[in-house]
Amino acid sequence: MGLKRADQIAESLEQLVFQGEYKDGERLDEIRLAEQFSVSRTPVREALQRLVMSGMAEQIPRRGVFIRQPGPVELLEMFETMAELEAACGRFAAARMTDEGLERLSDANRRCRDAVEKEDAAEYYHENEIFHQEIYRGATNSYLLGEALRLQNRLKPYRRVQLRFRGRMAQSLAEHDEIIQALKTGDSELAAKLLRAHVTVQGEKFQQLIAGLKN
Amino acid sequence: MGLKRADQIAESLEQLVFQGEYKDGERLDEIRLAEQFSVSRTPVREALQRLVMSGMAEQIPRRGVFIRQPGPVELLEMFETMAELEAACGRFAAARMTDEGLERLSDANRRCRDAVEKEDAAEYYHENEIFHQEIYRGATNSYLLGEALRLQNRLKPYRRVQLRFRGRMAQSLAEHDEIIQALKTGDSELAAKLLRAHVTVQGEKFQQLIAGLKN
DNA sequence: GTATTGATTTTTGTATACAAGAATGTTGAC
DNA sequence: GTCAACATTCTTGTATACAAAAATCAATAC
Repeated sequence: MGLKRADQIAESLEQLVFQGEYKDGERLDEIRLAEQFSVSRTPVREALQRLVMSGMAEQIPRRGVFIRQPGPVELLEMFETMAELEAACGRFAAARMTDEGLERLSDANRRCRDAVEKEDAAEYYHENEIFHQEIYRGATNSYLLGEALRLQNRLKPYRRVQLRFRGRMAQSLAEHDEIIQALKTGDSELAAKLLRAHVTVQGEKFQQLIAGLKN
Repeated sequence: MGLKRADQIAESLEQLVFQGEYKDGERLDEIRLAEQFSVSRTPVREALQRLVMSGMAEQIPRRGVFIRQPGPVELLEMFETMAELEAACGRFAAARMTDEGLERLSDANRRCRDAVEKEDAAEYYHENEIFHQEIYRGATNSYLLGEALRLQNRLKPYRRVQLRFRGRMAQSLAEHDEIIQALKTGDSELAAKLLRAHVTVQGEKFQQLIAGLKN
């Protein structure tokens, strides 16, 4: 498992962008970053390339790379896409999930419930992530799994914000139960529909998302 | 538009991989490629990074990058995912597509029909691509559009193979008509279902896909 | 004061040099 | 002949050097 220096830098940068360390449109200075990481420009440039590929930054030739924090519209679009990906996963999972997979899903949901009772938002956040990943896995489609994980990771910081709002955790948990039920009975259409609704951002959730953006 | 040398190399490499110039597992030699493109290792390495990011190659640290031609299973998974992405686009497009968009879609389909009558597979292939892209655009979701285009591009070489089989073009065209109808009447569920079925690979199509792989 | 042109400085992109790990080949023991 | 230990060669990853484009600044014209 040999990690290159560039890999670590890429991860660090990703974290920094997620933490909102950089404003939208800000230029990422190769030389400055190289100094900060005590490394030459080469691995920094490699890391920047990745940020660009993953859509977190934009590269303008001969000008540099500029970070792109998604605005409300793009965020909505990403959540909308995530909802469809999850619906797709649910559709397949309902037909393909094994008993073991369903067991792991129920376990994850149990841990979600524990977190809600303890009012531990951080833990709920984490277990909720696992719950959804179990469904991605249940779809039995490595490519779709990868795409779902990728977007889930990208949306991570924004989901975190949302969960802080009152009642979200309890409601989310109730929806989980319905989803598990649909998957257990093998109802593809229902599973897809429930997951789409579960992830879709609209109405009150939309307001919360936008509000979270400004902080 | 300032294209870097590395960008051109990345494109060329992508083309070469698409054309099956490299076998699965083959190592991409930086030095050899640098010589071939009459350039230093630096831009070659940048291009290789992209191949890895786009999933067309795998990087093993300190060992090099090896191209990964998808096998039957992964190909099926990608087509399955494409079907779901198209279904999602169709779902949104049915609700959001403008009259202009519908007009462009009909135009594209007309050109598809012309191609079928001329039995011009290459032209059908091209116009069919545009037809689908019109639907992606109709979804009015830039992020989803980007994802759809990305996977469509990745699957391009395999779709090409499929169209060579007898009757595929005519059947595909008939399905287009149904899809247009669903989009015009704004039936999201039907549009999603039709597009999913249109893109899904199974039964005879599966055999054709596998057969095409071996040549 | 503003704008424009040209010189100067930065910054990106590419080439080359160097360091370290991996692969390969050779020698010697058995 | 097989295997193991070592030396050699190759290849990747990083650092540095250089070229060219862009940004910045200064001087001049108006």
